[in-house]
Amino acid sequence: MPPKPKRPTQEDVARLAGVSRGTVSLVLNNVQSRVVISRETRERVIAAARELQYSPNPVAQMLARGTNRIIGFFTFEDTFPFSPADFYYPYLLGIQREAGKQDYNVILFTRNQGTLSRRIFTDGMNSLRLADGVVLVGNYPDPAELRRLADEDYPFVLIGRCSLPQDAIDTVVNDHTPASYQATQHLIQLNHRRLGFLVDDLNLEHHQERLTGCQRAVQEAGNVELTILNRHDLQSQAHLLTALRRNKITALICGDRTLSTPALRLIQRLQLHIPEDLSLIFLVSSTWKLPFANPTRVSFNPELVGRVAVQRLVKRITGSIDSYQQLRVPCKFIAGETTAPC
Amino acid sequence: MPPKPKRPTQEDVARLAGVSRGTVSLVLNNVQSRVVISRETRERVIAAARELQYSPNPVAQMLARGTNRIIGFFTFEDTFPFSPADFYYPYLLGIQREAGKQDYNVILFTRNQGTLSRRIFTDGMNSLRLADGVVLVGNYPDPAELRRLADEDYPFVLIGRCSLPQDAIDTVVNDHTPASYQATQHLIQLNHRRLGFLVDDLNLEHHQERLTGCQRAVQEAGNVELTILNRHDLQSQAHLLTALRRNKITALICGDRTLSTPALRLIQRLQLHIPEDLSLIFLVSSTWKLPFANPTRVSFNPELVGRVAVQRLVKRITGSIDSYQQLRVPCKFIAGETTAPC
DNA sequence: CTGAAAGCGCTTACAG
DNA sequence: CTGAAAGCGCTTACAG
Repeated sequence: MPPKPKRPTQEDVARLAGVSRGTVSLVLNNVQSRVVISRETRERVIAAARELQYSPNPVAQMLARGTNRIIGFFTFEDTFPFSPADFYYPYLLGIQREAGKQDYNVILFTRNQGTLSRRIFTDGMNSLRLADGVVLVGNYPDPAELRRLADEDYPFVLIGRCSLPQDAIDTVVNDHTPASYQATQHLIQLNHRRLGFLVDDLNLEHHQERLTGCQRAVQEAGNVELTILNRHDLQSQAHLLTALRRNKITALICGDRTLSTPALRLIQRLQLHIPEDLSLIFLVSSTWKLPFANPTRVSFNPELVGRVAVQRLVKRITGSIDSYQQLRVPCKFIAGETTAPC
Repeated sequence: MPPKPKRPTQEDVARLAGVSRGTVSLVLNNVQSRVVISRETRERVIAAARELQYSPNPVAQMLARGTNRIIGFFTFEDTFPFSPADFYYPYLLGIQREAGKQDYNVILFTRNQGTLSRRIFTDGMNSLRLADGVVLVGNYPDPAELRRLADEDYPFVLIGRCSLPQDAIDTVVNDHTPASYQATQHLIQLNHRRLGFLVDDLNLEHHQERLTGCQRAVQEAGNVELTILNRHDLQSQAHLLTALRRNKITALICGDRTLSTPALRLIQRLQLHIPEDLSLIFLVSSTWKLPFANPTRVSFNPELVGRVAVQRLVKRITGSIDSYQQLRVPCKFIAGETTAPC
């Protein structure tokens, strides 16, 4: 028996239609060169293709054309995108939508998992080349890999922060500043004048950004006081109470994810009612874990981040830009039920 | 200036190492043919590749090898997978994981959206050929497209039901029978003896399956009575009350998604307390919309479905099977708080 | 052990 | 208007 019932090729179509392979290509791709092909020939070719149930081999097309119309999606995390599924999925959503709009397919690089930690270069070889370019995701990834990628002139956009200079590669990041600014304005409009800002590690960029947004709103208002609280103020109920009383704080802004749970626990023990006794704003992610149905908060816009990343990547692939930059997608402020007038 | 700083090819590596292109290929792919290549040559080639920052062009490899190690994911729904995001995403999760395990990449066919409704064949051409095979998702898709695909011997597995004979193509479906059986047993153990089963359209396979599972449990028990209620019994509070009273129903099994909301509304108006006055089981999906935190219910296992689909697809691609079948992945029964002892 | 050559299935100037 | 031919960058028998 025959080993494989091979698919018909351009050659077969050409033979059946009685033309050359080049002609088949021109007709089926509807090429509008200066060359004109008679309607009759055209129809003969199309009929032959249909009769043979011919479809072109996209791999051969890609090789000949030198472009694949594929955008890659790669994450540095150990397990592929979806272990913290809810985290990566919304990015993919945006990536996929924008890719479709720009007429690209999307490839998920799932091969070679589990062996080494996820790296782009294995044995020194770029494993991403099937895609015309790639969207990378993961915070503070290996700078060496990024550098090598840039070195090779392989088009990529990183979603997240990295340690390379901002004009060396394209990145898309969540911009926490505007939403933090709005959040603080929201409190001020509610007549709060003494605010606490809860944060521990100001070396983290996004912590710093949140603080900056708040400070800006505070400065604009003029008569508002902002006190920074940190881990030490959460050592005990007494510590927290002292910090709040001493500064007469009526509203607390949580700018550090690791502190939100401990802070909430103490607040509960102190029998403080939210928002009557204290207004609370969460600038942090994963607010769905909070014991409030609708906290006043800030939320990411990962779908938009994904879209922006793809838009940038496509420009890079087509060579229509030559500088690199950090693109900032603003987070959204959402007024909820953990804030009330002072 | 040069148009494009072209990437180094095998040719470049061969020249630098002073060997032929074939040798480069053998070395870099670590081929263990009967041919042995001296360690020295080997190292020379590897060094040359490293120096040039060479990585092979996967497109050329695919063309030469005739296999792509790519699995496709395609959905028949208008917008790509993710409009009803929560619906398709869990399948993709399983697909992606299993693909990685089997050393395949995954491609999302996002091109050519928005123009026509999503079809596999455009202008009679199979748009999926970049993948070695594809996982299709969508209930009751166009049989003509499936038939053509099968006709072409293109490997695919459909997640969902279709109208083609079960031995004509590979499908993976949610099996509702065992979980419905368990759900009914659960009620019987709680001492319920008169059960209502809410369903409208028994022509839908999964409705029928649910009923079958229940009936099986009822028959085994012997002393239990099962009454089927339908849309007519939900016309008004009075209708429902009559149906429940006449049959002395103490537990209601909802086997039809479209009826769950209307039924619940009537139950509320009748001031029936759940589960004290009436036990309730939901065999339907999207139970997260219900006004119960933890309803007694049945849930899909979409990740497993995705995995099973890929496992089957890989076997089909590699040609290690020659028959077609419907694979059934059992749904899970989850005892919650809408059922109580009778 | 190594190299020359054919082949994978297309696209695209180029000559007629 | 059409066809012959080179080229895309690999892999893999096959001859030496």
